[in-house]
Amino acid sequence: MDRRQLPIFEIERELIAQARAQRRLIVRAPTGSGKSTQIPQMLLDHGLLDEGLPRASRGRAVILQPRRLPTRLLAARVASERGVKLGSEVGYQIRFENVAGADTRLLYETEGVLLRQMLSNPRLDGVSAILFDEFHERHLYGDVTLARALQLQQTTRPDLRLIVMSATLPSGPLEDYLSPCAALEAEGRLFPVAIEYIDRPVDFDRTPAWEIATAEFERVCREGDPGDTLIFMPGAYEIARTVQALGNSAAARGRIILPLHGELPHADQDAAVTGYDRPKIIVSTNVAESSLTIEGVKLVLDSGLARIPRFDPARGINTLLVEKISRASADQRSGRAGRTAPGRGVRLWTEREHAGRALQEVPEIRRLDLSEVMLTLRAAGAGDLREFHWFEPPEPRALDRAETLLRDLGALDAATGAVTELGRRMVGFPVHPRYARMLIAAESFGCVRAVALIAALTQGRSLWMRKPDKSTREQREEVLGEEGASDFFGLMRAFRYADSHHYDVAACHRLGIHANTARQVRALAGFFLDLAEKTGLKIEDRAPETEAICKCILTGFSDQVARRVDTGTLRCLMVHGRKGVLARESAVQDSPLLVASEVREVEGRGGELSVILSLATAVRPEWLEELYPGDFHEQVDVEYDAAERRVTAWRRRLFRDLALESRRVDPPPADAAADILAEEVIKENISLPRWDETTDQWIARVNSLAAWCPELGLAPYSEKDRWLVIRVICRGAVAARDLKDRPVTAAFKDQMDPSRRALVEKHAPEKIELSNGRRARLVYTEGESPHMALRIQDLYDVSDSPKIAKGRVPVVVEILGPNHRPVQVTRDLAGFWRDHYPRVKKEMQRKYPKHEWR
DNA sequence: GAGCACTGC
Repeated sequence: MDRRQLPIFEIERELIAQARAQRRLIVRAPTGSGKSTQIPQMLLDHGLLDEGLPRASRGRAVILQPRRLPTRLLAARVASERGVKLGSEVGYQIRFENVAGADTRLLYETEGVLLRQMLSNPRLDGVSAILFDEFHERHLYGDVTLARALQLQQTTRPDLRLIVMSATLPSGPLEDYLSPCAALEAEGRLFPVAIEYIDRPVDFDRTPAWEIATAEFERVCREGDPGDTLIFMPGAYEIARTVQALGNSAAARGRIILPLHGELPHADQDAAVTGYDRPKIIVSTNVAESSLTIEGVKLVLDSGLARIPRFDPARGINTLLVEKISRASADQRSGRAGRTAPGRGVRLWTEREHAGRALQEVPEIRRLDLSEVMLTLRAAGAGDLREFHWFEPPEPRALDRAETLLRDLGALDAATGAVTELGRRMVGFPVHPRYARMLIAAESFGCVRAVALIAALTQGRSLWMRKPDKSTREQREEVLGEEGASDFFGLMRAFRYADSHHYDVAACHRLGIHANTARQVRALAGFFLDLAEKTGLKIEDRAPETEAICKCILTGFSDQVARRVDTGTLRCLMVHGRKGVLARESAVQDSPLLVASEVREVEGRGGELSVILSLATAVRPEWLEELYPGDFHEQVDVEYDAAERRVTAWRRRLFRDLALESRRVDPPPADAAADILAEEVIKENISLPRWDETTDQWIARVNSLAAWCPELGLAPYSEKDRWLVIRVICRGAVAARDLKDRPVTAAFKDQMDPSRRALVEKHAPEKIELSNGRRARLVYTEGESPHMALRIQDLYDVSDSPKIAKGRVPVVVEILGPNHRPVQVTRDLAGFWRDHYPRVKKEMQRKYPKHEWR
């Protein structure tokens, strides 16, 4: 096909005109428009790359790609279109591959490569234009390089041309960001895809996604052959279940069913992408959304779910939870059915729910750990990232978290926040700052070689195949052994095994080792070691001590130190009050103290979340004392043990906020013990057996009298006063049973000074003497008059209600019949005798003739 | 089923 028929040529003239007039350009064009291969050539062929440069000097265009493979493929295609050798006029650069020369005019490279180049060539000399391809994917480095390029354009490089190319990004925000700029659009070469939704919402917790997917596939099949089918699921487990469900379905008979996800060996991934003589069903994760293209797909079935990685800056841990994908992502997925012919997209959610979904995915800059990018940008001279001109600014908390970590690692000055000498050396290593710090520390621990390997082992996928079967596990143990102070040691042994077996796939497979990953680890480890050597780190000749390596790991992750809650459990407490569970497969099973190099929250069955600590290394408390002597302190914690029903005290030694050892202090400190028992009494977890009616009455008497006669200056008991008295009662006690015989009412009385106590006894007495010589008990209730209850016969000769509180408060009399049942309640006894007694007497006399009736 | 998407230097 003549490349001039590509849709992008429809806008060539305008594009060149705008590129001449403007330094910033947006080009929106979908897949298949030819933008990635043709626009760079247009710039070159129209002389735009040399414009404004001195005679005979030549500028180059850098075309940024998010992924390595397409970078190489695009460069190869453009080179062949131009009939030049790859690496001459057209070249590419990705990690470990630099196929470009001084005369390269069109340089395809990954976003991360440019960011590193910004460190060594801060003005980007020689670069006339940067093209940001697939910018809508919003990868971290894409956002970062664009922001930094704009900053350069506004300062030292006003001549730099920036062209942002995207497929689907909505217009508006990007124009505002790049303003002043021009925006152009071109058509794509995709076929229409008919979208269908299910009618009724489905709860995937009750009816799993694989069942719905299978049912929908069967439904589509009833309408005719759907052709090659691509099904999107969030992860490997869901994929396995879907494959299983389809295998049991008659509709899928005669079709090849293939899983596809990143953990699969290369051969299996290739199997999913190749064509067969039979129709196929691919069940895939997000790899098939943009990284891998499967030709000939006619039907896409989309669960609408994906596992999305995030960094939680509040807790400083990574999460990987199943989330609903955005509308843009759903369109991208269904678009996979329209690459070669019109297709069909079936979505396992309702149209109504679709309307409520997010327009775009949250960009990486808003959900990933920023410490590495922060250090690189700061070292490249980008200044304060809070002031940086972001397309979308990162969360302030994420910046804070990154800055804190960099200060803790010593990369930023604790006081000024400037990049330290150590920080500058760390930037030299293209790894997370934790590993960069470890590499530098490794020199003094004499283990640079080992740490270079460790750093390499943590990049990309794990060397271990996931969920090995029993025989694989046994083979592993037999060949590699299982001894381990660190999970890294297991990985290192696996790597050495793979290396000594020349990365033989079968030999590695026997032990459940990814041979290809091991090969990449070797390249990386060698690369890190070269860098270490160039930086001037002394590389040891002898094998390092295990302990040195463990200590070195600790320097990178001292904020992820964890302690077992108890022996025999995997549950751990971490510094900063976090909790987690040690990975079951970890080799560090016996050490009570460990450091986790990976902390990740994942979602289990029924949406249950758990924080898994992996890549663990055993730690001895002495190492912490040696490396962080200032981060220790001791404290005595006094607490109530509900099971023992007693106060216990522990002397604890803490590393930061994590208790490393606890020793019981017996007896516990008396004051604190009394306080805690008193609190438990207030909370009614412990009772005071001798707290009785007289106690409550005493409190009611004092409080009532304080209200009736304020001039006496009595204070009513507040919550706090009671607490104080209870505390006195508890003094010297450590267990609930010590309180059994402690007097309570007396304690309340003793707490009051004698003159006041006498006032209470006088004006709010417990008992009152009546005019007929009898003594009656008074019952006090706060806010009410006191009561007394007496039989009529006991009230003879008491002509009127008695009064207390200096005669201000009449006692309410509950008059009882001979059967002790109330006859009348009155605060006016005189009125009773006069108005009611004659009638009462008549009635009662009949019922109780033997009693005295006056 | 105790639990792991995808990139990139």
